Amino acid sequence: MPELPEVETVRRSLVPLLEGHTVASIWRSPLALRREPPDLDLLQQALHQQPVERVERAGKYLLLKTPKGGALVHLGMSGQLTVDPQDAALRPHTHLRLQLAGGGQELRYVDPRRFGLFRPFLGSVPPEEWGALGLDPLASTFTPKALWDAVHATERAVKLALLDQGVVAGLGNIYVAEALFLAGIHPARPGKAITQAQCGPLRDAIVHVLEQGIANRGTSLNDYVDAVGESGSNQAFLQVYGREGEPCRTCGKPIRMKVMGARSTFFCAGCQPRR
DNA sequence: TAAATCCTGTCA
DNA sequence: TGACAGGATTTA
Repeated sequence: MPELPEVETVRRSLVPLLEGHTVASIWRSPLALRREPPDLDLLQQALHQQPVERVERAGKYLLLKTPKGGALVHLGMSGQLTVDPQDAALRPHTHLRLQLAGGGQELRYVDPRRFGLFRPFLGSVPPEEWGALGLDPLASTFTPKALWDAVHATERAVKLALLDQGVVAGLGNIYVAEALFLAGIHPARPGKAITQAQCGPLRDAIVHVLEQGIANRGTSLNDYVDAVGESGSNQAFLQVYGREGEPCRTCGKPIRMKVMGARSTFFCAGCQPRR
């Protein structure tokens, strides 16, 4: 499940392979991704014979920029963006191939569950999803006060608020569980009940788990790999996610699991008291 | 604000 | 064989 650290790892591994390289030809599968297949005309206009100038990231989105426009990419649940030799065997669920001029390589988008997005656009303004994101947790503007303002404004459980990309951009089910554990906050605690004093540790915990995830090149529980097919190692550092019934590494009590918002929510009742 | 929806690989 | 995984959007 690609969250901010996985997307950032993909971005960093894509940069040397894509930036400065020109898209020589484009193939697209007719299958729909999140809603529709990528628009073929728009793909051609925005990317064909265009050099990729920049690979950027905001939250869990990637932006491939060309002089004419570019493409907004989201990996959904099972998306993989890799650069492979053009003659390498095609894997099932390959939805997009962008051949690069010279070097015999191509960018491939593979996504079995098709929850992802590859949306070409023209001009300098990316699609609206790019601008609708909340706080950037790795920016200097991510202060305890800014976090408190965003979280305190909702009656939703703090876990669900933090999963909202319009509140904090980039957290998913794994890293939100890890951050709340590290901050000692129960995931079901209402956002409006989070105190200003808790937002310092919570801010630090979010930054820590994301930076650790990046340092470990992502969490590979199932099928996550970077742009050259390498798995990450952050799964070995998880304290609560996926550890139901196993002892908490801090207090020894069994890690518990509760379904919140139709998602598995892992926490330690000892380290994360309800109030 | 909460539930339903999209999708396929994996596992009991 | 059926439940489950869940990010983001859509619907109630």
